Amino acid sequence: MAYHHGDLRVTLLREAAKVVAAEGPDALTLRGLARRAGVSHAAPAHHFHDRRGLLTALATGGFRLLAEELRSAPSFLDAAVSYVRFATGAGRGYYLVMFDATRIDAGDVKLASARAETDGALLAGAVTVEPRTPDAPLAALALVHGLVALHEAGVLERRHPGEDAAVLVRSIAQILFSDPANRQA
Amino acid sequence: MAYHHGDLRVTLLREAAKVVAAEGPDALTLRGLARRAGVSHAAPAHHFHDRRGLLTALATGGFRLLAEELRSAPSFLDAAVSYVRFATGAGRGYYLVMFDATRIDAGDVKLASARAETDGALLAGAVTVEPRTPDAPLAALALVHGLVALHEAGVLERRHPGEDAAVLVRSIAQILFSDPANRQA
DNA sequence: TGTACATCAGTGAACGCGCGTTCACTGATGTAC
DNA sequence: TGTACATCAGTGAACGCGCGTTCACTGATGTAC
Repeated sequence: MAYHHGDLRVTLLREAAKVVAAEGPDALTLRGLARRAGVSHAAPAHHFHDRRGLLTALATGGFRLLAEELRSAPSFLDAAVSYVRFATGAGRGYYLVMFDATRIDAGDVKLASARAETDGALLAGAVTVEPRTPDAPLAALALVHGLVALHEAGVLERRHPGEDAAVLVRSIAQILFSDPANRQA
Repeated sequence: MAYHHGDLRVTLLREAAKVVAAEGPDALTLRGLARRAGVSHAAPAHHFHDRRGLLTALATGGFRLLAEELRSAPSFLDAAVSYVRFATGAGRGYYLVMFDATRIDAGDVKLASARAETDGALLAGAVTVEPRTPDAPLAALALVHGLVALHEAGVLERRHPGEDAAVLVRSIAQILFSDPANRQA
């Protein structure tokens, strides 16, 4: 076994996302993560300083990934779908931590900039939406975020068994908003 | 000091809600709670069996309180406001735990019935809403729940500084839904 | 091409901590007769 | 009115656990000359 892992930081973050997705943020420990990566238990602290630093880095990575997703969506409705799909699918381990104010360091500079990136990407789509009231973008955000939260809490599964959250969001958003970029569809 | 506390179970739940509101669910420990209540550290286990039992009982109490609030709201819009006010105000310590599937025992009977009570109360208002599409109640639920989550995450404060979440929900819900019971207002 | 050296990544032992849980117990309360 | 007894509520000592964090260290890597 090589003394230097080579890509430990990236590996740790990827494993962390898996752990969080599978067992929740509480189950994420520096020691457990080290075990998964096959590395000494003190190694993670080397990269993230402490547990809070790890979670903050995880959230930061999540915001970047989500921003990427949102930017590649051609319309607001598609962005909403991407958002929900990210949060409930591949990005779940990140998302579960991204808005958890008690566990991450809100003052972190990289986190703030990554979050701003995501906010911008989401807002860019939401402002084009009808009705064009000042609070409509916020309503749109509350809607997608809320839908994800309901999915996470099992409410969606209880009320709409077998349905895909990402599909649901489209039909719901369509009730509430008309999206100019989607008009021809 | 009397050997018997007399009302320990109730006291513990009330203190638990305070702790959760102030420091988050992770900060809630059986031992800490016992300390707050001025009681031996093993006493809480007597009432709630274990930590998960305590959190489940806390969530159950929260659903009951919320259902009460919702039932006394004269219209859907008022119910939405009550919901957000509960979740961000006096009921915050409960709410933070009520939808936390990783921390409570989803199979608990009392929890399920209390939750059903709340669902019923919320739905009763939401079905009267326009547009009367099948998914509109879900959209309404996602909206209020999402708004609370955004408030919790600090997004609301960042985007609408100084504004009251409970007031915001009214104006947002008004954009999206028209409420027959509120038509004369 | 070789060497010296600074820097960086990861190690492993050690620490103290607060926690959840168990358990035999004791004090208080209420009920039956 | 008194007594016996069951039941319930809370005690306190003990256990083992995994954790985060610190620290002096060593192995590897890259860079300057």
